[in-house]
Amino acid sequence: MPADDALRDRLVRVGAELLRTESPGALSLREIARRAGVSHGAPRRYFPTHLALLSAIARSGFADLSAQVTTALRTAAQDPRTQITTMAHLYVRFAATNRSMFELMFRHDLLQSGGHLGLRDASLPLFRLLVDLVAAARPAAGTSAEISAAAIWAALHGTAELWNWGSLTLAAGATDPAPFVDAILTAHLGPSEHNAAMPAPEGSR
Amino acid sequence: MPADDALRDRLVRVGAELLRTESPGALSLREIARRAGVSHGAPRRYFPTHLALLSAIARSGFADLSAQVTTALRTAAQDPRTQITTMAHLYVRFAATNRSMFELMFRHDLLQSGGHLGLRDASLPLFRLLVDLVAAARPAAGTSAEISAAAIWAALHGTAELWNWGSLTLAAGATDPAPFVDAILTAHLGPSEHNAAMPAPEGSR
DNA sequence: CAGAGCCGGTAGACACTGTCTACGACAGGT
DNA sequence: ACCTGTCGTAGACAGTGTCTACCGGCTCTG
Repeated sequence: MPADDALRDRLVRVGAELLRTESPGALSLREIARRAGVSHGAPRRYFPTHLALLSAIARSGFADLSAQVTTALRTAAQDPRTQITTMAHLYVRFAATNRSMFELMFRHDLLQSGGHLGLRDASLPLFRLLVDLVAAARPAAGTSAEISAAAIWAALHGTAELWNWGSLTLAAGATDPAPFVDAILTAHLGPSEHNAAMPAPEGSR
Repeated sequence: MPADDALRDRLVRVGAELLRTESPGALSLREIARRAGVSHGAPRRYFPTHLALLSAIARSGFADLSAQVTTALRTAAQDPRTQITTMAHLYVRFAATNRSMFELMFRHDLLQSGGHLGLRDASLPLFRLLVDLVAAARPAAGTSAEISAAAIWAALHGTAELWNWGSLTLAAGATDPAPFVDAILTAHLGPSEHNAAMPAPEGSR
């Protein structure tokens, strides 16, 4: 029932909402409970610890990203190379748009704390999707698709992080992370015939 | 005088030492003061706030990394391509060896908090060195050396992070981040005649 | 229908944190 | 001797995460 466990979802939503304006450090247990209109002991009924609540919030971030990716892939062209392109740009743009959420999603202590609150399984479907796309884009490559996909993901992730704290702007004078994304993809997959990075004057059909 | 401001250095050393075994979350102001044998108010004489102390500790991490890089480059071969290779491997290995320190060094709130405790200036010399090496390695390239160096740095950083929380092992079954580093460098700079990372089965030419 | 039990949330305590302020040695200079 | 500045101590305060006792309603059962 959606009405049941309503507070659980409300707490997660309040936390995600809070992340739109505040840094992850502002996500204290008591503050979330306060904004949800309950006492500070109420969250404990659903989350055994503070980290578990943060983990659930981060999980909702992964769900959001996954939803954005699937809808973007549905409206995009079908060939895997451009699908990878849209997915890559979406990843970096998501990181730049939802900075605090992105930061929370990849916090080490949330990821590697064993048990069910680990976030690895939340990020793994996205990686699997990338692996499949990479395998489809270059069917007979030397290295395995997993290795290539992991390398692409690492490069994208590093670009997103460096972009987020302004190092790319400061060091390389870049005003947009998109060229870096395109450079990564061409380096690993070869050039794409339809470069999807810039607002393509040609409507994809 | 070195004897003067002795407590300042001691606090930083204690914090760095603590990071060898504990996570950055264990670096509380009072715990550091406790281990340094002073009261909890003493650090305030040298660091106006907790973040300032953490910043100084992270700075010492950058100093450590820089020292390792310079000594490694001195004993390495002279041509810039292999110097970049040693520097890249050292970066990822440093991240894997000093996980907590690496995590602290790239914390967003430490980096972008304006003022003198920003860490950007601590990481910038290393980036400048990489830019120079890249410029020397490929004197007449299409893109600027800054852009290439930033792309390489982003890829290396992403690899270091993904490796650190085990995603590369789990997703791609890798047991060593070194092949990823080599793949990054060959993708951006072309193959190196003497591959220093793995015993390459096929000599690249 | 009455009572028992549980479910979901409240309220208070505890140890701990970062920050602030007042205070206390203790040195050197005039 | 006295003042003055430095360096560190000690205590207070608000805020945090966790734990425990409690309690109002609800449902299920006899």
